[in-house]
Amino acid sequence: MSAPKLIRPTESELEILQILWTKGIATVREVHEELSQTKEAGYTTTLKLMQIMHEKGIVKRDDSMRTHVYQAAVNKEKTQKHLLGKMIDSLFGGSPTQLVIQALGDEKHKASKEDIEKIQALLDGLKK
Amino acid sequence: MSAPKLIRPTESELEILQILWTKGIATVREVHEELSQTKEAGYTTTLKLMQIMHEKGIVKRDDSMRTHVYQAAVNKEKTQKHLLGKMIDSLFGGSPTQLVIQALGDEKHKASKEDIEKIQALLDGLKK
DNA sequence: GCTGTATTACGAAGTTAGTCGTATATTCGT
DNA sequence: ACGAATATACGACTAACTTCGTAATACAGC
Repeated sequence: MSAPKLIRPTESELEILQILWTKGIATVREVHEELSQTKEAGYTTTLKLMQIMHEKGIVKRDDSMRTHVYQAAVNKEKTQKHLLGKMIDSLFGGSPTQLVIQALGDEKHKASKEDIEKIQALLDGLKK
Repeated sequence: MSAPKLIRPTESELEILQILWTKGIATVREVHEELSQTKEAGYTTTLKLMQIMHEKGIVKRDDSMRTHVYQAAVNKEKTQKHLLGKMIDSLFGGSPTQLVIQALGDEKHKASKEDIEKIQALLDGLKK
């Protein structure tokens, strides 16, 4: 297996992963441009982070060109599930229900009617 | 204001907060005993962590006795919501729906039939 | 070809989290 | 009253994260 055993991206790494998951592949420059829109950081900082992520196996890269091209090496859904599971354990006493209730009650991120119906359909499926 | 402005407990601090939220009040010894059941750590390590949490204002303590008595200084639901919101932003592109779907699909933490019905009732309420 | 620009590599500094050892003080049992 | 056990305080050490400066290298335009 070449995939990393433990998925434990830091906050900064998560920001970069988000961009890579969206773009598919990207250079350091591209990631940095994207990052700069919401964050203040030097170019070499982004570079270093991505190099470290490469060492850790979190991202893959094609360095056959002078300008290296990166892509995520960890699956988005898997990572989400993993971190969510950790949060369920560490914050919600192992109960996903409590987490779901809090998430749906969040005023900052209101669920749309379509979303609600989608979740209801999912629940109906789970009930069996 | 005496309440902490930013709620940013670390992993270890979260474990301790969990115990304090459950117990209401507790000594370092009690927290440590509880912690030892799932984790390997020296007594002074727990002590130090709780002292730092006190400095940060995350916990309150009564030190009128030789054995200090601690309690959480941050609200459980508020903390959950805050960290959940951060996760929604950083991992789910601001969509709580995606998070809920992932959480309900988690094989490790299966929702019971009662839980599902509770969530369904909540969704019906939100729909209006 | 030369010069400036862009890119990677590397190391070092600052910060925070987590761990523990040791010193000191208090309490308790006998 | 004395020794063992228990409590807090405090400093030191390691590891990880983040940041950035500087050097080396490759490339492009003129």
